[in-house]
Amino acid sequence: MTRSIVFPRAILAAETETAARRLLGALLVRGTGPEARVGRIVEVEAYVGEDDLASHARFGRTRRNAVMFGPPGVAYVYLVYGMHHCLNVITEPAGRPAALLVRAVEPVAGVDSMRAARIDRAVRRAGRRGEAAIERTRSALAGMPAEHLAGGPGLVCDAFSIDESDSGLDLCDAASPLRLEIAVGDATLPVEMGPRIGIDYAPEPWRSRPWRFFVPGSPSVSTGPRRGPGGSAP
DNA sequence: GCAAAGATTTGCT
DNA sequence: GCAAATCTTTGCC
Repeated sequence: MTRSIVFPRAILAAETETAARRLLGALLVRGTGPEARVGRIVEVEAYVGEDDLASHARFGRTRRNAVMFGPPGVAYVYLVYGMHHCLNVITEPAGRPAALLVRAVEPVAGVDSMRAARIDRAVRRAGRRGEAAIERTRSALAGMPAEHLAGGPGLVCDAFSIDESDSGLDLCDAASPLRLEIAVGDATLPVEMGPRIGIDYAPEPWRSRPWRFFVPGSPSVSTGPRRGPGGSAP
């Protein structure tokens, strides 16, 4: 039985780059009891301030990104490319728009539920291409290693059944259906940095800022569009 | 009001 | 290696 210790909001209230290092290794949790889905965060990306021309906050405060301007510890979920969801954790004090995009998670518990959730959404998408496509999708996910089930920002949301309705949830509230917890007994984690992925639209110097943080060696770490050679296994 | 693009993933050439 | 899928938000007329 794992003791649940809610993730301290104070850590997220700090500078986003500092918060990123502390968020790595933390647990993302959906639900309670034996049914709970739990994953260890191994990859995040920082989006900091209105100056950051890769961030949604670059347009100023809008209806979609309003939560980014709110207090730290809150979830910001949005839809990208019309089909995938992305989960962010708000950082820094209210008034300053900043967040950490959760790019990859290493499953710890509730793996069967995660797999079922992945299949549920994947099958829904494959449905339009016919029965054969559905069967291929189902079979591919049934045989997928657990560590790859949430190895990407859209996949994290699929595995944890996250969508826009979760946006605004307080992830630092022990009573929240979706929340963050401290991993007990986790020693200091090695952390590597690199440029953010999928933001080629942003001009320099934002495009090259090393604001992607990940745990080297984790089999769950993504490398962006299409798993590249030499990416997942450093 | 309409056109364009996106913090992605998957499948096919 | 490239393009499709798919729909909300943003930007410009």
